[in-house]
Amino acid sequence: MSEWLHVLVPTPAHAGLGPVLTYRSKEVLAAGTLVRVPLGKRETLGVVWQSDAAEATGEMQPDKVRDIAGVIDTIAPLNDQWQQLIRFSAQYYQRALGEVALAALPPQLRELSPEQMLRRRQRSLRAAEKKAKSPAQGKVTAAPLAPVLSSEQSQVLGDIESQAGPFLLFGATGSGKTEVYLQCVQTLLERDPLAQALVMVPEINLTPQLESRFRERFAPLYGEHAVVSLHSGMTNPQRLNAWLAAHEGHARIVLGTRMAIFASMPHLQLIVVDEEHDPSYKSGEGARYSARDLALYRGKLEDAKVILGSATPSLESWYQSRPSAEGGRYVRLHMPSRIGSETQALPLIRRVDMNHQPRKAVFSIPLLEAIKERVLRGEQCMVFLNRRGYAPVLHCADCGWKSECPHCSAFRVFHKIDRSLRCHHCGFTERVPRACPTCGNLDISPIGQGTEQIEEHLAALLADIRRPGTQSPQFPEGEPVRVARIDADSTRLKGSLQIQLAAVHAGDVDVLVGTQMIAKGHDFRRITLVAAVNPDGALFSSDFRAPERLFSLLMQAAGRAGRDASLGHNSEVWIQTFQPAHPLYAALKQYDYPAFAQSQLNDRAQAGMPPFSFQALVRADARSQDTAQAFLNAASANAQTDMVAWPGWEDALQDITLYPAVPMRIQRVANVERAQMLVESPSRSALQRFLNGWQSVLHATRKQDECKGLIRWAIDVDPLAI
DNA sequence: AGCACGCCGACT
DNA sequence: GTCGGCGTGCTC
Repeated sequence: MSEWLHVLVPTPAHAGLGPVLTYRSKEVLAAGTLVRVPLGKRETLGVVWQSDAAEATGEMQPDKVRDIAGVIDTIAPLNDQWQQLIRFSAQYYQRALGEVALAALPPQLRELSPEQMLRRRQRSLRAAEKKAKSPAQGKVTAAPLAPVLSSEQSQVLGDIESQAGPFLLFGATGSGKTEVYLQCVQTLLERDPLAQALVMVPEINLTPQLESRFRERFAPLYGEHAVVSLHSGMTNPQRLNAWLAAHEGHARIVLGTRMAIFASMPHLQLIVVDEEHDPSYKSGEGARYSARDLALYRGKLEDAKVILGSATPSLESWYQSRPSAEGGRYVRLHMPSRIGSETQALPLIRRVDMNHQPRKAVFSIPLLEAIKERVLRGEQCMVFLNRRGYAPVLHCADCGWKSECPHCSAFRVFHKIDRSLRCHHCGFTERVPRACPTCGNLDISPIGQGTEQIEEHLAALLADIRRPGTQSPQFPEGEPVRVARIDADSTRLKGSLQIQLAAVHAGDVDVLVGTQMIAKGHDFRRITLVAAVNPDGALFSSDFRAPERLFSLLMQAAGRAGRDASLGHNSEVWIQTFQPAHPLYAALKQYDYPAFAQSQLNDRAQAGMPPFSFQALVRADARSQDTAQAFLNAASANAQTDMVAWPGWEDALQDITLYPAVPMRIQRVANVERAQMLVESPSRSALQRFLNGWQSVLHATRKQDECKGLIRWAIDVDPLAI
């Protein structure tokens, strides 16, 4: 007596293999059951699948069907909603079902045999029992006092309670969005003893503080194990444990980065996407999913409420939250005021016209004076520059040599700290040459500034300043000013970001220099001046989303200033710019996101860009740029010759625009040539239908002679950068 | 994607 | 003579 079973295995959508494989089993197994199956010479984890019509496999010759190797019966089958989320993700982002399903599971699950799994489960069960017996660990101490809500917060909570959503919580930095999330979760958990909530943040760096706030609030009520995190910084065993806790329903709250959207949560009733505009929610490889967009889909699927929160929403979400009479599908909730400061103005935004400053000045005279003044008063300043290293290029004035990377079409960045030239794209690093490598000239000089240089420069400019006495005994009155730098280089070691942040909080730092890392989320109470040294770059970028990102980044940076009400009354944000009259800065000065968004939306509508059209990008990597482009152009031509002939496809092709292949902005990385092709449509479903059919054409195109040398290709649906 | 097989260059 | 480069092919 043997049963036929459809199983997903971790294989990409390559030739030969169907989306679902067939195996034999002694017993019928429910869809969603985890199994071990033989695949070629190896054994792998698989998920039993209920194939729908599109996934149905053709007839198998019985002699080719192998037996499954085992059933992981210590883990309950993944539920229907999880399966449907996987099905949707694979379909929407044009990847193989098995690849998406297995990538959505904790990596350690793939490595453990059923026996190892059983032993593990027994061990953790015993540990849990022991914990339950010890009285000190017992739960339900006094409920922590939730802070008194502002009227805006109460209003918003009422709206979320009484309406179905999805919601776009448009709240200024410091307006208390996190407290709204906390109370939504609290209301939910109190009302339903099984309910689970998923709360997502864009970056790992932001999980510790969110976790501590949630833990502080909920661990006394529901126990330590009720709150778990899920992000790529965790070890594999930690991830497995957190995943299992969510899957079994013990974890009532899951906090995590984008990967958490795939967590198995049988009683999911609320999904929060904090800083929903953040590009980190879009995955850059494998299935290039948007965790924010999947959150909305999953919310509908599970009948869970979805809250997207941001002070500067993505234009997509902003557009979706227009009045429902105009077709908006999200409920827009507005919290304009900073907490505890209804009477207090937001930091004053000042633009410095760099056209009227000395030619090569990095710091304008008034900004430097303002920084000195703040430091002398014992206040902290933050200087923001989105470029790490000492200088982006090294240059020989004699022969024109520049520090190009031999493997990439990019310059290597000069890092003075270890006297290296580093390629930020492929990692290639060399010691800085003493003399120009082509002409021997000793006078090679850096061009442009990075955070290292700003740090050094500022320390020199402030060398004559002595700081006033502070509470910190380590740094008494009369000490030199302390300038610190936080960026990806200074925080390479695990835990060093937290250490450096603590130093800032403790008041051991007077001026903090950093990249966007310091603009996001961290709550620096004593910073009263924030300066963006050179933000103009994004104004001239060819990327149509660059202004949106710049506005958001500067708004977030501004949010770092004046969070302490006692100091906040005279905080300032300084923008050094050669374009002081640019509408982006004008809107920023007024903190007028709606006006900025409206003007951007007008531009986008005019140009037929998202959210008024839908896009996908096909990227190709090859030995030569010609091959990469030839593949893309051939695939495009094949679509227009072959697919039109398919019955019922003329209409679908009508709405599709295929642009010519172009080299990517950084054309060559690690000796691989890269090209891309934009596909656009006014209709999301037409684009979907086209990509679906095109998939087989792309596979076939690869086999053509002119595509020899192609390394790989991939589709990116709803790309963030073009 | 893995993992094998298979056919051509520099080394113990 | 082997070790090892990655091109091609297969996996229910």
